[in-house]
Amino acid sequence: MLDRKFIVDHADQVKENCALRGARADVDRFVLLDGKRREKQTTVEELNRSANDVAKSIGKAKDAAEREARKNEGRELRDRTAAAQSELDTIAAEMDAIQRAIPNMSHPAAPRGADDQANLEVRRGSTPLPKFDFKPRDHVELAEKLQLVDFEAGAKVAGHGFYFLKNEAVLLELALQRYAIDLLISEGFTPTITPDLARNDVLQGTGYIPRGPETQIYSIAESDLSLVATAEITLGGLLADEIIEAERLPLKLCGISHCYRTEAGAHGRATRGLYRVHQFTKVEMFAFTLPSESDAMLDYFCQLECRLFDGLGLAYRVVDTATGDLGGPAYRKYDLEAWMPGRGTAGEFGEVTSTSNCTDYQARRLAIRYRTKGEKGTQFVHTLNGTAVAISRALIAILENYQQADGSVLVPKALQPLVGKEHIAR
RNA sequence: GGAGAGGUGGCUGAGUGGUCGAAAGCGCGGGUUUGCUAAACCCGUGACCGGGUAACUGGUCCGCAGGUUCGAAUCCUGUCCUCUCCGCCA
Repeated sequence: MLDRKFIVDHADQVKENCALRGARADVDRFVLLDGKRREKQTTVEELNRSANDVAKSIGKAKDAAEREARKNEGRELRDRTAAAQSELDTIAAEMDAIQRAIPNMSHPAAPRGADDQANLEVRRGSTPLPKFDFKPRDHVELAEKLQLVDFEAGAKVAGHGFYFLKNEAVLLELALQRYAIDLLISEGFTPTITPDLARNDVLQGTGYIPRGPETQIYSIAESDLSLVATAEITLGGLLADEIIEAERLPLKLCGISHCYRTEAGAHGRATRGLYRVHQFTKVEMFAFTLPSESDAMLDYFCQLECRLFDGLGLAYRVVDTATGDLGGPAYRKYDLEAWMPGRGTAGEFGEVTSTSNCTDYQARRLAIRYRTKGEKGTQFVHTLNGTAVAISRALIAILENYQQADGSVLVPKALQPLVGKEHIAR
């Protein structure tokens, strides 16, 4: 979330930004309430001061009668303080609700626009778009023919949107994980396998909303746990409530987790096959940085994603995400969209990775700060996240781009040693 | 799941109703000594919210939420977490 003082001092900018992002948040009401809050807080503080004075005076009272009189005074002050405090709490609760609904500010260079139509292509990968001398199949057809994915079994066991990976698809999943992790380790990331569940306050801290009609999150009944939608949640929560020495920054971590998404409200939107599923595996990058370093870290994350997909020999484009499509926490976001020859009528780009600079928006909620030697006080770190590989979507791109006329599929060179074969045929 | 113990500042850890925002040590900042470094010694050093140009000053915070009390780190209740032992188990 944004800093309270920042919102009040820059109300016009914040309102403009909300409009730019299509967020509904009553900023004017927030500013009004903040005035009331300060007034009420002063009242509470003065009452507390009097109560403290009375309490201290009791030890010095010269006789029982005076002691009793002062106690009565103390009792009365306690009641008045409690009443004032409860009014203050009400105001604070309403402010908190508004504050949560206000999205992060937007990078001045981020394209302006209401939705993904306004996303701006900024780069292409090194692999050219593939040419086929036959009509390319889509990944569903390929996967079923090659017995790589069993959608029917997934639906029987867990419902629509679930699937079994089988045979070489399993090897491809493991290979993709290893491929990504190897690069990230060589780049100095600390590899982790994170919990697949997290507490709801960690979800909220990272900007995910665990409950509600439109929620993307599965929650566990009779607990305050949810299934994570990405390891971004657990990696962000890793350092919640901690103060980090500035010289240890930046911290680069990567995490493998399963990702669970309800996809509520997504019916009919490109739901075929592996594109939009309730569960998949992902290797996620995460960084905690100094504020001055986060822009550069975002570019670095984007470069790593490009290296991974260039290395797989997949064509893609990079888009700079428009303000209306940034979501809540991101200040700036780049998506990699891989070419998917079987998508749409003649192939389309489909999102395969996404990397965001969340500046201090998550860190403030999660209370992740840093301290600089020789300086007083602490400041919030910046957090960044980026997909290294989302397995299900990478599989789509591999199957569709590496397909052969006979319906078999070649294994990308970089994965051959990890998969143990060059060609998937049945 | 059962039984115990515990959660205190950046860290370790003392503190069982007022004199406690909290001993001590470490760390950190400054200084003295010093060929450099190290060591030793001295002084200082929590966070957050608010008022003030500033010196300074009010309030809150001892896992979290309630309760008792004029007054709670300290007593009571609930809750979360950690550790030890037992049970169960991949």
